[in-house]
Amino acid sequence: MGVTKSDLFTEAQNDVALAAKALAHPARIAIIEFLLKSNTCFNGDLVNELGLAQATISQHLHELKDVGIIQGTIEGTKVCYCINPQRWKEIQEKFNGLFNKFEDPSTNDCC
Amino acid sequence: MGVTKSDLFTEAQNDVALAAKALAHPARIAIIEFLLKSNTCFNGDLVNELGLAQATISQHLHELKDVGIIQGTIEGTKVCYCINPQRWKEIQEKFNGLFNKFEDPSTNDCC
DNA sequence: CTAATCTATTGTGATATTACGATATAAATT
DNA sequence: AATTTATATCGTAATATCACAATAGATTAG
Repeated sequence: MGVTKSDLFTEAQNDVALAAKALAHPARIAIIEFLLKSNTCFNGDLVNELGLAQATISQHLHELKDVGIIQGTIEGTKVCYCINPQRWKEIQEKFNGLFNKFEDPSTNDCC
Repeated sequence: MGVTKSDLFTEAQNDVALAAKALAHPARIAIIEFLLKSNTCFNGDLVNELGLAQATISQHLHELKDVGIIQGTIEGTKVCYCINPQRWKEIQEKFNGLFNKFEDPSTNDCC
């Protein structure tokens, strides 16, 4: 097999998992942090910054774009990338929705 | 290759990415949500709840345990699992640290 | 128009993930 | 002691991910 059985889960569960998957690589975390700091960047900036091959960076950017975390617009021969604010907040809220479900059980009925 | 170059990134970046990876599957989200609701559960409960094979659930539980999100204690022939509150909060804060770095650029210097 | 520059895509090899049946392990029951 | 019950581990097949060289595509510079 090797393929996730998405039909067994709710849309919300699949959605959070997809967002998490986008964040599940240190290079993509580094790209996002760079963007959060610099607002915008080009592929080439990241190649210098991260030390990965150009094709590899391009691949990671593609994955981030796929889930909507970043967007890119052509600027001459370059492509300018930035965070998509709406999507970023949306994902933040989804994670918060998950994390905030936790209530410290005053009665220690944990194992 | 096919292996992440962890040495290129900071410990913090690798750490968040690892936590995200643990959340990057809908079955593991479902397991966590089940635990957040029920406080504790057995492997068998999840097999009924999720409709995945026993071995598959066990594998997912192992991954969640590896990153410290859950813990399990033996109870006779069963194993009782629950969220690790400290680790859960720690991961929440790491995600918040990432998400809160974003400031809506009043000057729209995005692309 | 040609060359240079920058990014995306293609192809490929190495490794990781997902899923499950089969089997092993360990405790409780009879 | 033998059986039942519950979980973990092993083995394996299918698929996905990571990384990079090579190449293609598109725009600007000369």
